[in-house]
Amino acid sequence: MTVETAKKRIIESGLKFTHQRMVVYNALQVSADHPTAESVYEKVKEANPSISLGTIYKTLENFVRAGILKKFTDDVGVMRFDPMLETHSHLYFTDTQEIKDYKDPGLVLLLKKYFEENQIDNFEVEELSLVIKGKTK
Amino acid sequence: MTVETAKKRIIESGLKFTHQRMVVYNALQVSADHPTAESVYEKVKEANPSISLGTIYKTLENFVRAGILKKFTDDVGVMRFDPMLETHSHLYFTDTQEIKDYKDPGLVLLLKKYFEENQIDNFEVEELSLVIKGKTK
DNA sequence: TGTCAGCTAATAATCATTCCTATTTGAGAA
DNA sequence: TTCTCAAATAGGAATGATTATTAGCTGACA
Ligand SMILES: [Mn+2]
Ligand SMILES: [Mn+2]
Ligand SMILES: [Zn+2]
Ligand SMILES: [Zn+2]
Repeated sequence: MTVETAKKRIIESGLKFTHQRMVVYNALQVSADHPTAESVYEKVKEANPSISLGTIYKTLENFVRAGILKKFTDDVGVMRFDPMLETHSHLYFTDTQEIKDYKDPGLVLLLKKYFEENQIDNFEVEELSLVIKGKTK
Repeated sequence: MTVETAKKRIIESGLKFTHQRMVVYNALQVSADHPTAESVYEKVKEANPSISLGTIYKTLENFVRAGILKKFTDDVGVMRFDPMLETHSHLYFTDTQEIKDYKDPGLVLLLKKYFEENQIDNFEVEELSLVIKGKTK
C-alpha cells in the first residue's frame, strides 16, 4: 500500500519511478523531524547499502522541484527537507536542537491581514515565515 | 571622530583595541546591507591589504560575543553580520538578492501579544523572527 | 531484441567556515 | 625606556555541506 501510494505520487509528479526514489520518498513521509540529506542517507542506507549520497541529494532536489517536498535552510545553514506542504512555521528547540512543525492558520491570517493593512514602501510581500526559537516548558 | 567612537566602543565592550578591529568595526557601521565575512574582507582589504580572512571571521565573531554586532544565517545558509542591535525583521528581495532592515515595533507587539494569548503546548517562546520574502513593487 | 534518454554510483571540485601555528604586537611591569 | 608575556594576527591547512562531472546501468518503448 505504501509502495503503491509512493509510486502513484512520484509518477503523477512527472518523475520516473525508480527504487531509489521510492525509498527516499518513504523515508521522508515517515519522518517527524526535518531531516537533512545526510540523515536521509543514513536511514535509507540500512536497507539499501549501495545507494549514494549524491543520489539522495539529487532525488531530494527533484522532489522539491516537482512539488513533493519543501526545503529550507535551518539556523546553522544546513538544508532541511519537509514533507509538509501546507504553510506552517517551525519551532526551533534550543535545548534539544529539534525542529518541529507549528501549524497555525490563525497566525497566518493575522500576519496576512497585518501586511495588507500595513504596506511596506516599494516592497511586495510574497512569502512570510516565522522562525520561533525556544525550549521545552 | 569615527576613530575615537570606534575605539571607545571596542574598548568598552571589553576587547583590546587594534587596528584590525577598528577597520572591521567601521566597515560594518557604514554598511547598509548585511555583509558576509567575505564582503567585509574585500572592502577592508582595499586600505589594509595584509589583513587576513581568518582575522575578519574572528573579529566579527568577537564583536558578536561582545554584543557589538548581531549575526544571522541568510536563506542560502551564509552568515550575515548586522550592526543594528534592536529587534527587527529582514526583507529578502528575491529579485535583487538584497536583504534590508524592516523595523516595526507594532508588528513585534502584535506577535508578542499573540503568543502570550496563544500558548504553544510544552513550548516556551524565547525569540521570534519573521522572514519576509518579496520583491520591489 | 536493440536503442537511447534518463538514472545512478563514485568521486572530484567548490564554497563557506573553522582550526592550527609560527610570528608579531603592545600594554604593563620593572 | 626596556623587558616580558598574553593576546592577536597572517597564512595556510582542514572540515563539512553541497554541487558538478562522468562512466556505466536500466528500463520503457520501437
Ligand atoms: Mn559549512
Ligand atoms: Mn555550504
Ligand atoms: Zn515543517
Ligand atoms: Zn538587520
